[in-house]
Amino acid sequence: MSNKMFDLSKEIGSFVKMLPMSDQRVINDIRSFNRFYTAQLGLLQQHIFDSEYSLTEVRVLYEINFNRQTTATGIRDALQIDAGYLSRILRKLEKGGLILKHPLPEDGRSSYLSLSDRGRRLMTKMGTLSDDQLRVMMAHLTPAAQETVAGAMNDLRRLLSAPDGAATMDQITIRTELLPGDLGDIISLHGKLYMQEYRYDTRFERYVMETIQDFMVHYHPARDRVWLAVCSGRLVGVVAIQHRPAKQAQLRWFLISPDFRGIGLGKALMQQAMDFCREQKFKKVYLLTTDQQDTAAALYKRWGFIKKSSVPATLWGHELLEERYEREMQ
Amino acid sequence: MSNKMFDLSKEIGSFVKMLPMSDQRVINDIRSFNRFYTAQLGLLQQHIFDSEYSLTEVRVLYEINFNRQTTATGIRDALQIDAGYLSRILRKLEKGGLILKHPLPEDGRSSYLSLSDRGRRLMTKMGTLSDDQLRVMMAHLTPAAQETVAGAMNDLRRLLSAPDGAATMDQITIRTELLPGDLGDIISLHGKLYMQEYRYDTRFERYVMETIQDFMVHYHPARDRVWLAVCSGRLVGVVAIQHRPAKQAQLRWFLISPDFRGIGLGKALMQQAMDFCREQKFKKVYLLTTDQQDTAAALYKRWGFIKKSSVPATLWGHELLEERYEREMQ
DNA sequence: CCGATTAAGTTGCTTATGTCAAATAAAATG
DNA sequence: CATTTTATTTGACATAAGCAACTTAATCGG
Repeated sequence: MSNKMFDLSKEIGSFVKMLPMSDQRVINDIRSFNRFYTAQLGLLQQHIFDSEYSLTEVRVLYEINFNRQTTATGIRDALQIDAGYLSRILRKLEKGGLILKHPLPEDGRSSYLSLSDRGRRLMTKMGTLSDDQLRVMMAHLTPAAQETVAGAMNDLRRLLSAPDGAATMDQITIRTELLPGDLGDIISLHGKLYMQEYRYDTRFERYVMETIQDFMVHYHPARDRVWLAVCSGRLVGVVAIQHRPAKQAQLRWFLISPDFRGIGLGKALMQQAMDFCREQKFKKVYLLTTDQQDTAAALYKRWGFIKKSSVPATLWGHELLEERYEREMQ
Repeated sequence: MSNKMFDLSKEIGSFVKMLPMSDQRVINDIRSFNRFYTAQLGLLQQHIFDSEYSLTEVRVLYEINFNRQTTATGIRDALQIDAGYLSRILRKLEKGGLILKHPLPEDGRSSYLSLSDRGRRLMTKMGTLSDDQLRVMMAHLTPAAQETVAGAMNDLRRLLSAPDGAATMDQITIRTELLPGDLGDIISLHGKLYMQEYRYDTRFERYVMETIQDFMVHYHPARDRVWLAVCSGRLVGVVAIQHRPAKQAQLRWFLISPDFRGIGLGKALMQQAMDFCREQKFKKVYLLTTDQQDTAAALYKRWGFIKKSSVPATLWGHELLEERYEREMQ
């Protein structure tokens, strides 16, 4: 495949010096994975493509099927193959009656490409064939292990595809049903993140555990609610509303995993929480935080929360200001 | 590549009917991952191999480097390439001074293959080259995200390489230091597994949380201990010893993730726990369980625990027998 | 509008990659 | 010792892929 457009090797010289060399372990893991998965893909592909079409030809077919209304250039960019080679592949596929060319009215040089009925049939046939192979491959794994496989693959695709490894909202589901494991995951997420970001130790995690206890003891299915943001089986964001005496409510455990920030997840969670508070006709919503969580504070303010108090305290081994924010619900 | 030895397609007919068709989601995830990773590997490989040696030639070199003292047949089996093609590759590599052939004294047809100094140098050069590429690839990811990538890859390799997806002990590390996130993970693991295996609901998870609270309240660094079995960043097994009045101790949270059972992990954990109890000179160790955890019970018995009581109770919404096992420490 | 330039796709030519079948030669078998 | 099997090699061939020159259509700058 031609390779003019994306020459990493030129960037290496300038980039690599900025990178930590300490991560050799990660690099080794990736290398052995790549070697392993090269073989794995080889095994799979042999069987799909004992048809009269080659791997590359099938990849072209996939591309045409996937992107409706693409041109030769689109495919060339997507699959990074030589234009001349592609031209011949397209001619072969057209001769074989798998694809159709629709000349562009606005550009006499290009044609839209689409699958013919026959092409579509071939794709589905190959699809089911390869699905069957994958089923054989997965047959000896427990359902839980299969979930792990799918989750790991989704993680990799997400992290390696976006240039900055950012997730998008459509990879995340938000649910309110509290399933076994969720309580522990909320505690764990807090423990890990606050350690990463504020150097809090296990004492903080214990504190979170106590608040969860408290929440569950007073739990009222209608008046309390937790929103859990989950991406490929992992908890990546939380928020909860806990009812309090006198038509008040407390917002708790608002937290988003760093790799999922800046994509509107915080907004989505907060939106649902606030909507819930309105529905429940809480008069006032409050939350407790510290002066160290400044980015969170900014977000609270944006959502109409106002700092009502700020008292010095020693919490979890840190000297800080314990702050209380409130918001009146019209 | 030739493909006579491993023809999955023949197995498909007989196997596939036994498999659940419901897992189409998993299959789809795998398919899109494969498409994605094919491209990814393509990108990487282009750059490594703009040397005068092809992908396959380099794979052969890897194989020779990796398996010291292999023959042509060994490589042929490992990489599944045509014998004739391989013969030519080997000749080219030998001419290029990268490999050496050492005729076998006991078999005049074959030779052991090994890398020459020059070959070794090339391998390390390509190794560092490809490492640099991987560094560039990972540069824009946060360290946490990089960990996720490595973890996901290790999971995949482990699950897809062993025929039954079984882990081996060397992929697991057991530690006793209690880090932030661990408490939550222990709770979560219990919640998820007991739901999967005994249909316990969140009430059980809350109970576990309370026991963890209790443990932490009375925590004594010398006399209490937790063993955490971790595989690619995920908690897969636990056991703990909690000191009790009168030189007694309680064994708690003994649990192993299903995919990690039957590989000696339970034994390893129990061994460490019992060694600890002996060191601490506890007179008696006890544990509480129910009649439903029968496989665990068998293991307890094997480790010298004896059932001392069995009383009917309603716990976490289930009618069961609450059982107490004890073991005298000589 | 026109010549120059750029972009999309095609074609001829070449090399690299891989396969198949037959040949060779050493080892194992009976 | 004849026969079969195994490991490797060789020859002939086919496919896959890349490069460069070319055609045709669009665009751009005056």
